[in-house]
Amino acid sequence: MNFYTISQLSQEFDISTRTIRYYEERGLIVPIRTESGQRLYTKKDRAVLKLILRGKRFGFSLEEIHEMISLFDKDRTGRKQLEKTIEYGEQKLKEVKERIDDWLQLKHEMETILEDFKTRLEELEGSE
Amino acid sequence: MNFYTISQLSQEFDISTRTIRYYEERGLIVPIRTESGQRLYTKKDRAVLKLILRGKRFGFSLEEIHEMISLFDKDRTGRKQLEKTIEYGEQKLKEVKERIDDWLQLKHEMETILEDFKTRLEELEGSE
DNA sequence: ATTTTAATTTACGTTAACGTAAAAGTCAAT
DNA sequence: ATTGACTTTTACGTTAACGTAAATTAAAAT
Repeated sequence: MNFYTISQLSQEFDISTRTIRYYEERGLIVPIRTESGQRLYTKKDRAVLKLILRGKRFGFSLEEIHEMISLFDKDRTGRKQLEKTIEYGEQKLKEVKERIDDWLQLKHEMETILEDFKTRLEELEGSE
Repeated sequence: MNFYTISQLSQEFDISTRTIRYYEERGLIVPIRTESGQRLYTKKDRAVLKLILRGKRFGFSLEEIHEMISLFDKDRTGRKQLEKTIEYGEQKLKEVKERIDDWLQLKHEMETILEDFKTRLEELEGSE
């Protein structure tokens, strides 16, 4: 297995090292350490980082992201655990669907307004 | 024409009066004042407030919302103004479409994962 | 007329998500 | 071995979007 240093990840994802350490502060990533204390990140850590950044783009808070990650990261071997995860996932999925509907409606309204404006512009240009 | 007081709006939209005054501080709403200095909000102010809250739900910052509102609020009587507004609107529409695609992909991934989990759960229950 | 409720301004406090800087140790290259 | 780049911890600073509280004034209700 090979590792990434903090600056390698920081460059790859175009974020500061402070940001990466901050995610660790909040318990989202936990890299291993060399004897001297330097952080080393595994492929999995890198994947988690990717997830965090993606979650951020969707507007989720670090706390929400943490919740999701830790839930999907726990061992879901037990039936109870699996059921809980599915329940949580379905709740989140519902929220996502609602979000999509909201966005679709917004899109529709914007299109309507734009059409209206374009019509007006044409009228203006026709009367010149 | 009839007006709303700040607490009427605050109750209707379930936000604090501080919040409404803050939006004014940032230049988003500008109510008229009585002689004694009390704020009075028109129907239009109320509509703007609605827009702000909606924008917030979509994750826009107050600054972005301000930008949009003031653009659509300007007199678009001139052809140049109208063209500018349309251009801006089309840019925003493009961004919204991208956002929707992102959300749709997220939804798809969540559904896939959930299906996977459900399959596992069935297997678990079948082997009892 | 007086109590109660609502409004105003001013100003300091709070939280999330980092930025920035200092001091000190460590690794890589010459 | 020394320079320079990198890393660490500690800690204070910053911005947005309000919350909270105090002091004062005005409006509404009794």
